[in-house]
Amino acid sequence: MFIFPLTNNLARSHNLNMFNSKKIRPTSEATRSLVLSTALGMFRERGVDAVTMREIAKSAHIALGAAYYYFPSKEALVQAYYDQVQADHFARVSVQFAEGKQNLPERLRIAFHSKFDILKGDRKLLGALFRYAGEPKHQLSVLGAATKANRQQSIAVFKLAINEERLPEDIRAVLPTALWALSMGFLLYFIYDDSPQQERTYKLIDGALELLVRLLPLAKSPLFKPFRGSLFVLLRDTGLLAEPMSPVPHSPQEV
Amino acid sequence: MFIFPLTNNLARSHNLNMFNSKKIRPTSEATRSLVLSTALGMFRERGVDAVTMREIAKSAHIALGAAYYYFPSKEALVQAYYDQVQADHFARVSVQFAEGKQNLPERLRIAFHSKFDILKGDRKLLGALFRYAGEPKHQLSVLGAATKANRQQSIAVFKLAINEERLPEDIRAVLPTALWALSMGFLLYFIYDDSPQQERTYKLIDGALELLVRLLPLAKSPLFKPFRGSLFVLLRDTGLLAEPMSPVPHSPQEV
DNA sequence: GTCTATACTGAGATAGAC
DNA sequence: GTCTATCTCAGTATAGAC
Repeated sequence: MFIFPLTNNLARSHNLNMFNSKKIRPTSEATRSLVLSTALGMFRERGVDAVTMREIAKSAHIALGAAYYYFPSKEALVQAYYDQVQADHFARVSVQFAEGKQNLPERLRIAFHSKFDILKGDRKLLGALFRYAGEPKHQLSVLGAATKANRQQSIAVFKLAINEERLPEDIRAVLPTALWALSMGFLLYFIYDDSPQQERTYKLIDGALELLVRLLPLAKSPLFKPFRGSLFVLLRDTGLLAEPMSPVPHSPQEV
Repeated sequence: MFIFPLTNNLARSHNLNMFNSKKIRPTSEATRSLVLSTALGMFRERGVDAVTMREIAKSAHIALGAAYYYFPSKEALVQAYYDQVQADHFARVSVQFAEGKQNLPERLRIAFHSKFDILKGDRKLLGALFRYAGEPKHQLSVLGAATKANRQQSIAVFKLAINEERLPEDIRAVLPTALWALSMGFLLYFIYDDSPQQERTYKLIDGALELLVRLLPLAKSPLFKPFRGSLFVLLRDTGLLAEPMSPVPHSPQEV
């Protein structure tokens, strides 16, 4: 189900190198992976809040302090999970886009579906992702400065999706971030979606994408040029163009 | 600045009724208000996380147990604050709408501006509001079942705003919830907006509303009827029409 | 039902020894 | 890097005053 490059328990016993090194203890990376995979397994089963750091440590056969050595907080574990999700997402999408010449609807469908295919079964995990969404200064705010790189990678997937498409420059500049915002909305819906296999989320995605694709030619038409102009200026001046919730750019023209 | 019906410290000493009742202790409601206003004052100054329940109790000259008697958690205090904000918002808007015959742009402007006028200065408080946004079951989730009444009241303001407007039924059904969702987006932007007096948030609001008002006639035109139809069906089938993140309605037709 | 006083539990997080 | 001991604080419990 998951293709994360997680080092699992087994890796510990494979850590003796062939030159008979003195190192019997697992390497740092292996311990980190062990903590992470142990935690995620428990989170998936029981939810983030129900699992304590002490239980994670005990289950991974390490001390509490060791767990905190790698992950400064419980939410950091969730963040690390989401980092992996995004790396996986980008990889999957890249592979599929490289394969064939899909048209825009297909590429959008791939971009969105593959994301939620990865997330499937992890709804209990994802709630914690939004915990600090309302706190700009927090390290783990989904919208904060500290997670900017993460966000850029997520947006990059949508850049790939529309890359081949013939689009006016302003739409090209806005669309990836807009699609990212849309995907965050879908993610929230997904978390709240208790239909079997989250089929309602897929219905929402497909319906929204179909509308988008139908509306796009209209948006491109000259009739809408003035609207696009106003929208573009607004997004630029409020800093929403580059970054969803960016700090103030000192001069609006720079953006 | 705030017109909340908060009973403040002074109320305690006014609690002797004129028939020389034995009651010298403050009434229940007064204590509740005391706890709340004390907490909010501290939250505004230092942020929610930096203030402990024990400090709140001490500052209000009350035992810890008394604080918990009225508010089961620290976040519940924030929730109570937001309840007041919404009551205040509804009241202000009602008064202004009753006064004159504003047109739609004016009414929308009033609805949105007055909300953020109320919130001004409380950005540190609002972050905690989103803390459980990703946890459907949580009592204090902004999108959860437990806060539905709250949400309905918030949406009611936007119903008032578009009430007088001549609109197709489908748009009338969708618009209040859509405006509420928009306002939540503005709220997030507001929290992240460190421009002086949050002028960028107002710029965003005014720009977005201007676009909306310009687009509305287009959306009403027959050209867009099929799009509106698809959108309406989609929102209905995904339960987004009535409630932003509702639980599954057992039959889609009921919604 | 409203409130005080105090003690206790659980868990996130940290310090410092090794 | 890893462990043990410790800290802090939210939240609970309890027993009793009025």
